[in-house]
Amino acid sequence: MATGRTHRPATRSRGIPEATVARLPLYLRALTALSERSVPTVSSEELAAAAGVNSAKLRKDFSYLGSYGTRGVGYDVEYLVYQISRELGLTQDWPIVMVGIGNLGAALANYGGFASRGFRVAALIDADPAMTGKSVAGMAVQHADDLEKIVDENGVSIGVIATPAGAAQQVCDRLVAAGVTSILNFAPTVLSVPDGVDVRKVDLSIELQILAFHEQRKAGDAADEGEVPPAAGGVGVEGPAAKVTKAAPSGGSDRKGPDGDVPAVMPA
Amino acid sequence: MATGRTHRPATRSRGIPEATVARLPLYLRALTALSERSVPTVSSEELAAAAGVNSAKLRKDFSYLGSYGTRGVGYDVEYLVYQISRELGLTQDWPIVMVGIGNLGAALANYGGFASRGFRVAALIDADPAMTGKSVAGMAVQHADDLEKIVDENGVSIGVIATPAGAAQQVCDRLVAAGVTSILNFAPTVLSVPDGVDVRKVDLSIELQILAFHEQRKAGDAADEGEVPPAAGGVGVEGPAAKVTKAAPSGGSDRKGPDGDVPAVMPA
DNA sequence: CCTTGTGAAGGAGTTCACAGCA
DNA sequence: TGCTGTGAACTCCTTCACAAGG
Repeated sequence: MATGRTHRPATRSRGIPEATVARLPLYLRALTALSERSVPTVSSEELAAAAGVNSAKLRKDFSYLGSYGTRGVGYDVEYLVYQISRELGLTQDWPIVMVGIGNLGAALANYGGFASRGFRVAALIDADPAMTGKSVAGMAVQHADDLEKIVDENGVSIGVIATPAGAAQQVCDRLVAAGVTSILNFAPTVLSVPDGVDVRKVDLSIELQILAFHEQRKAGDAADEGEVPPAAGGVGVEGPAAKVTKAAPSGGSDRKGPDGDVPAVMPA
Repeated sequence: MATGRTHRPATRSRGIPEATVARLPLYLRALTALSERSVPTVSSEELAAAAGVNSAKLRKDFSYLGSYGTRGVGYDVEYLVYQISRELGLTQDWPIVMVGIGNLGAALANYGGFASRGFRVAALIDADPAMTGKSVAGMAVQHADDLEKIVDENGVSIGVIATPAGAAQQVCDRLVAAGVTSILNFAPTVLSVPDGVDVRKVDLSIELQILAFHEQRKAGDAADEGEVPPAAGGVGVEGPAAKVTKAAPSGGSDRKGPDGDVPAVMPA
């Protein structure tokens, strides 16, 4: 997950597990592709493959939405597209504001994936006066001074922060004060928000670090020994096959101290 | 999660849970900030607050790495920075290639968060001949024809895909064939890779859709009854009955039927 | 005392496997 | 017959609460 959660301590809300919600967009994308190819129905097996999950999980996910399938047949593509869209709230218009129009912000503004899902970029905001008035993705960048007014006039409830880390919390506070209740944060910093506000984060460097962790392990395994033949583990798409990743050499319980490692960067 | 998991279902590796690995970069960032302020030690409570998690979770996470703290005192900041860096494999150099230098790819190339964590952009690759030779983030963009050579000569094991969805799988296949074993995918598509290759994905539109889901719920709650001031009814907090959508209390299985919902903002 | 480290309890999410229905 | 929908088992993660130890 490149993303972060935030709210929902104890609520049950309506019962759809968070993990399921996170997969609905995936199903929707796969279904949309099928719809464009005019495929009328699809089985859980096929759809699961297209979405990169396993079929039992998919069926369980759909069961939280209701019984939208037909036994012996599968799911009606168009119907499911509609139901999932509705569940996700994509049948309505979501005006969003984007704050911080640097490299990343501009790239996001140009990203086409928004509009196609009911999201409409209502305004681009930047604190740099030099940016004000410039056209990015066909829109004039507005100055941060007008943030509150922009949020209010456009009825914005979702904000995207793509500012430098140092400015993120302040921007966040202003967005929240202006009425925004959902924030997508690209700045590499932890945002604190009051209850009732959702924050999700996307952090590129965190994703790479997680990959590096596994990459390092692979390298270590390979070097460590030649063992560990096919076991059970797969990568992305299904695959009951094997993954390598090695098992801990020791069962050692005394983990204290570095494992005889190079102290290298130890503090002064 | 904006991200996707991928491998390791059954392996125990060295025992560090995936959820913990995903948080290590967060701790590292917080620790780095403390280190820059020359703070010598930190308690689990303080560090947890800075990282946005709760302290019990943080202590449990650290317990998987070893006993690096001192009871009654806390953790030595510099020492922890080093241990986590080592655990994540950041004490070594990771050359990465970025494929697809469009708006997003260029923004990523300019992103400073990579270098600071041991990641080095070894090459920028694009399939468009018009891009070849152009300078982006101080590097000359190379043509996709040379992908294999580039990966091989630079010993690249991590690739970043920022191409359009249609080209992603093909690029992915070539990267993998060339020896890349970890991929960070920004293209809105599911990649299939052989066992042993890790894929993580970042999808902007998915993140927004998840926010929209919760946003929609909030709106429904508020409308349902007389608001909900900044009390305890907000978002995650309890919400007695779920007004929206059916809930089929009894073991009843007849959830069928489309929306038993409030039409609310339904489009035409 | 104060804070870590951790067994144990509690939840959440996933997978299994099969009953149920078209 | 074929595929959905789902109880139940299982695995993974989180939280609690307290013993251990500086």
